[in-house]
Amino acid sequence: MSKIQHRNLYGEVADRVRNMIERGELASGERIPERELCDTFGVSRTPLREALKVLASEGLVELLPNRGARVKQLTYKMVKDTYDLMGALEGLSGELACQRISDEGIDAICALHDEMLSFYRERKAMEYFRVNQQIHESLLNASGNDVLLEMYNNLSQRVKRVRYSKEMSEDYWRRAVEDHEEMIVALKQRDSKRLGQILRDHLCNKLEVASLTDVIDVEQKRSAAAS
Amino acid sequence: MSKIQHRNLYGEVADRVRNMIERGELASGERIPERELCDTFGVSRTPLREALKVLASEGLVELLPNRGARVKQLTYKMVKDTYDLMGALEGLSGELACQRISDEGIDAICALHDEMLSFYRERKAMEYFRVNQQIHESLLNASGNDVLLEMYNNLSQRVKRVRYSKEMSEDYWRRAVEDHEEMIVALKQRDSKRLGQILRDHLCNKLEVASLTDVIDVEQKRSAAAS
DNA sequence: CAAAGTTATTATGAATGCAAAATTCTATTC
DNA sequence: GAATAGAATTTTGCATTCATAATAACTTTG
Repeated sequence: MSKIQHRNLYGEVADRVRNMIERGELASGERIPERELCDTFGVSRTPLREALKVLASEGLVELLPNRGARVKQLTYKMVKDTYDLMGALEGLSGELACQRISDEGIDAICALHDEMLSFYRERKAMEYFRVNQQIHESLLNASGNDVLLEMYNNLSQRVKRVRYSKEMSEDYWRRAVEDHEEMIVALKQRDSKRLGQILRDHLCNKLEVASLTDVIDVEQKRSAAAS
Repeated sequence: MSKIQHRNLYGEVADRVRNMIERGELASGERIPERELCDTFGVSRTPLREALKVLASEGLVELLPNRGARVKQLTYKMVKDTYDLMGALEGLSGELACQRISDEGIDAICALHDEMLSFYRERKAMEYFRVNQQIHESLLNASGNDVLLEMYNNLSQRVKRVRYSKEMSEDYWRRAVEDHEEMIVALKQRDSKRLGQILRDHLCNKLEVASLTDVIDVEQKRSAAAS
């Protein structure tokens, strides 16, 4: 399912700006200089402004009338709210996946799970994360709910830029793995209610945010000083 | 909390087009004639095109490269998916509301509930719907999760145009009211898990869709014939 | 008369232009 | 020297223009 290459300029520009925000090349709260970006992209203002409007409706950018665009500030509350929401969506994905996933799909996720476990035992955090994410994505896809997928991707995009700086305690990690063990059991039994419950309460959605407090505070201070 | 009047033309236009889609003045799948709409609104193409891009990212409109904008077709599956999602969001709103709502807030919802009950007894469907909606909105607001509210409103907007043609069976209505009775009990006890569960399973999210099958089929046939 | 090719028309995508608002810079006053 | 008023500059919002792609109309040909 490769994406249709949009040859539309505004779509291309939107992607680029999304990436810049994600990587922090445009910092939170920072003004987005229209003219300047146009020059770097080599496009006129029209497609850039269209892109900014789209990004605003995606929640990445804020448009102040007659005062230009800013990268939307991520407050602690906003990130927390987003994670709560993503938890609910993952819960739904689990419920639906239980009902719709094929036996082969379950096998595939079990394989990913085993892979993740071995990375856990070897304390390979990066690899663990990658596979962990794959598992959650697999459930999302198996849910067969396209609107759900779209919403989840949007929410995920909004908080991507803070996710990098995550620190993980040993205790948190252990409990996350325990959650995953339970998830696999529920999935094999196709116990949708149970899998939904586990995913909604899954540690990722709760503790991860707690560890971000200072990161976001720092970010806010920096941009406050800049203004 | 009155909305800030955006003096931006594109925002105004987006609102107008949203309304037109909601009311069916622009039918599902229908081409959106740029020039024509510009004339009726008395604006140039720039703000209209900006608005269309926003509406596309809201999922109301589809933009085909070099082939203009169309009102997004609502398939049965899409509406079903959306309702499933809204159910999950309402569930979360209930969980959060239980934790955050004030005692006065609970009283207010109980009052709405009683009002709704009396409309049910008198079989006043329109009034029942209005109050019913108020209850769910109250929970959404009491959740204190702004991102949740934003997402819910977006989803709700997407399916608004089919909601009107809802037919309600006596049996469905009775069970919906029973759900609401249970909701009130859970809310008073601040039993967040329970309220969440009820809301997720609430009939509105499931049966309402079933009764829409033919409506959407008709709509699809009509627009298929037009194309 | 139907089908395919060609031209004419229209619609879309993007750049440019222009007026109004906002910001910055300068100068004047206390 | 700080504060305010005013001019100059920049930025924003929208309209207009222009090139290109898509569609419709019209031939032409089998």
